[in-house]
Amino acid sequence: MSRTTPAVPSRSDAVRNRRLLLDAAARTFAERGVEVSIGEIAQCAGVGKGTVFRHFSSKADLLAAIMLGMLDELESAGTALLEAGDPALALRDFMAAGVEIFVRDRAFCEVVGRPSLQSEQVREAIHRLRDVAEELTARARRQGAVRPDVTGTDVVLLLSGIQHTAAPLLVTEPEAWRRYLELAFDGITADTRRSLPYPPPRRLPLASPDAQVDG
Amino acid sequence: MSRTTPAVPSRSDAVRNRRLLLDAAARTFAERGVEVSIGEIAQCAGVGKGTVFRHFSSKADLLAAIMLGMLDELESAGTALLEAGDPALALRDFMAAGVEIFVRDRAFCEVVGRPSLQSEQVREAIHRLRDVAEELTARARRQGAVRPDVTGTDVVLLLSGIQHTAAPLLVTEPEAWRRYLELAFDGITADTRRSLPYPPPRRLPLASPDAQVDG
Amino acid sequence: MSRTTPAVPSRSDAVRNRRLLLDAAARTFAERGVEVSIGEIAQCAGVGKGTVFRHFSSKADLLAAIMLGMLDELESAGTALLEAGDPALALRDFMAAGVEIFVRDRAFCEVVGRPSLQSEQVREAIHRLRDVAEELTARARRQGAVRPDVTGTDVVLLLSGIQHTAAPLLVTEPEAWRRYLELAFDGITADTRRSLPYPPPRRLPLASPDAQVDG
Amino acid sequence: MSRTTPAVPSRSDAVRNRRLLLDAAARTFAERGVEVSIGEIAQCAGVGKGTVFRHFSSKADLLAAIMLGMLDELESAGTALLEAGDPALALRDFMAAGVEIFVRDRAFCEVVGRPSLQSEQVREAIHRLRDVAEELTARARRQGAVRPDVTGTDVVLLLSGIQHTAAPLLVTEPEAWRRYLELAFDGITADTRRSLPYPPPRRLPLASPDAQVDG
DNA sequence: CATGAATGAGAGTTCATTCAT
DNA sequence: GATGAATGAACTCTCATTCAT
Repeated sequence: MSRTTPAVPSRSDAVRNRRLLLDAAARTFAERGVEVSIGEIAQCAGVGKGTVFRHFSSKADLLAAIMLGMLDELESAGTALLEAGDPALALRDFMAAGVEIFVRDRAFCEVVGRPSLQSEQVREAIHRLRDVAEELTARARRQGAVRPDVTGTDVVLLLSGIQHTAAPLLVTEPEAWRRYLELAFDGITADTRRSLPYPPPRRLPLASPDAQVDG
Repeated sequence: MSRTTPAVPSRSDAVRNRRLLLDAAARTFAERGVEVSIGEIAQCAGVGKGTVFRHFSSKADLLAAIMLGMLDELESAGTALLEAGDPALALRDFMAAGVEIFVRDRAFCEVVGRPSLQSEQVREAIHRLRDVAEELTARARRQGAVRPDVTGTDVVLLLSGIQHTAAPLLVTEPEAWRRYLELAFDGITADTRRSLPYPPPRRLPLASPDAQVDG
Repeated sequence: MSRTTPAVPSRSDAVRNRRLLLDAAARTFAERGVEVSIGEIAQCAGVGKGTVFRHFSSKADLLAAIMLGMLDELESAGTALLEAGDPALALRDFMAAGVEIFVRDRAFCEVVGRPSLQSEQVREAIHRLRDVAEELTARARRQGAVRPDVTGTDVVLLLSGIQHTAAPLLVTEPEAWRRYLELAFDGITADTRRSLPYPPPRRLPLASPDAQVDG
Repeated sequence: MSRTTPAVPSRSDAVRNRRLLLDAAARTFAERGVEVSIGEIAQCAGVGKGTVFRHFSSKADLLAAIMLGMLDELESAGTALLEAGDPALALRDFMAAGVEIFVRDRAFCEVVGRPSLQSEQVREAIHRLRDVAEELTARARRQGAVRPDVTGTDVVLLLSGIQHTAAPLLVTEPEAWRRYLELAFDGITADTRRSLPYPPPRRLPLASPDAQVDG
């Protein structure tokens, strides 16, 4: 996919530029989607176009780096919530944190939906996130707070689904996702004898034979 | 945006090519999203690039034609279900029909989710769809089968959300959306005194400051 | 240049269509230049695009046919004026007739200026026109009404020059060319001992190695 | 029409390429008219197609840059001639300079003659040129060296007319325009009581309802 | 290291011309 | 004979990526 993105640089200006770039890219992708050009991102970060490619060996790599940041952030939040007293509340807080991150970044969702854009690292981060979600869900499940056949994979998938449900409203009502989070949470905590009509997903398939991203 | 897309042609070869084109475009957009090039669609339909532009005066027009077909299909399904005996079941069937269309078609989701891709006609069709959804929801609501504060707009938004929830699984488990439809349905029919923490969306905002699709 | 444009057809509807086309093309070229598309001309003539190519085997041929019509018209006018009583007046009337024809048709000038657009037939017609102009000029010269070293070729060239001088004004002042015709005529009839600083053109070179017109 | 064409660059290679490009474009436009493609110009300059668009944000901008250069050159020549001792000679020299530029450049004529090709900047430059021509003409007029009703606008229009008169000859006789300049000059300096049969142009109409040039 | 100039593949779109109906 | 559908080369312009400065 890409040569290999250089690791985090050591020189202080390089570190600063990397930060600048990630922020600018996140903001720009968030506002306008994955189609914004590298040139715009560079300009928005106040650096030259070449600098983008020094730090990230392709547009796909830049996207992956942003994804990674967000996934890590959410994973940390989830890990912290494992310590929380109320498992059901912890699960709900985790989902709220996740949707909020997704909502902040429109590109995130586009990328999660497109396996072709994902790097190996992103896939690994998603799997780690799924593991944390599984632990949180298991705790709540054990308490009887969620349906017995709801899994951590379900929870992760729902994050993206909730964001997409609310997406068209977010321009005018940035908090509207809370409505759909509640609906979804009521769905997974519904006191119902019926189990769901389709079995829980076994795997979270993220690889794909699609063509490369080109821009 | 477009000069004016010629109406359905009368000559038999033209009719055939138009059909070929719509099918190829629907399939290609469905599989790979709105970014597929006109050239690929043409090739896939076995016609020359120019023929695409004879039938649809721009890429946006072609996309709109396909969207309109699907939206109309779903609207019809909804209208038919207004006659059904069981309002709750009718609503669920409508949602199933909707998600199934979304699932079939990746471009559909992109267009519905991205105002910048929408033509006026598409917006109108979405609004008509929302109206049908509202009627179906109202019937179920009157019966006490769904929460009092759930609206037709919620239902339409959920269609896309459910599809996105299941999206990563669809490659390996094409029916997985049924699981999340059930979850969502349980969410909107949950017997809960709490009303949702965020008020129902007033409007379905589909206009956008973005530039129109160009290619 | 072109296969061979079919001669004037015999069937009455074909004759009518040919007339319709020539008129529409002349009018359209005149108004908007040689860049108008064949499709527009066809539409403007109320016939199909195919019909244009039945009558004229290429766009260049259509242009040539129009040119020929105008050149013939002017040649006839010139021939008639050979009989006029006042040679100077006859020459001036000839020039007025010529400029008026040029002014009527913007494309005419573009074509006359671009040897690549000219067919053999057009070149021949221009040479015939030059011969008539030469006769008219010779008569006036013999009377002492024009400078001794002014030739028929000069006169023909001036027609196009006068038209171009006035061109930018013609939209708002369609008769403005009369001003520049007068200036030019005063120039060639000026009572001056000096002969012109550059000898009269020997030939009217109209062939060219330029690329073909394509449209 | 154009985003904004970047100013003259500072890096030496860019400066060189910009020069190469302007020269190639000027030469190519001059020889073959405004219809030459950007691709050809790029090839002719020995650079990639993209480089053209880096330096000039559209074809129209490139054309405008070249036109502006020539118009400024001529305006400067005119301004310098305002200091000349002999007003009539100065006017003639100005016209000679102008025709020479026109003769060198076929695109120049097309642009000046076709309002649809003009940018605002070009129109302004033409108006400045007209003002200089008016001063030169006024000086000559005050001396009685030119007809009382000949204006600077006439002079500017004549530049193009003279070029077009000589155009067909220029391939074989590149200096032939001097003949027609003399004729025209004798026309505007003719010692005649008659005023011209059509009043002087009030304005130099350069705006147009036509679409802008696109390529 | 940072820069932004250069590149060229590829996008959407137009249109003269051909040819099946 | 007339039509207009099909074609595909050509055009302008964009942008990820490379590389000289």
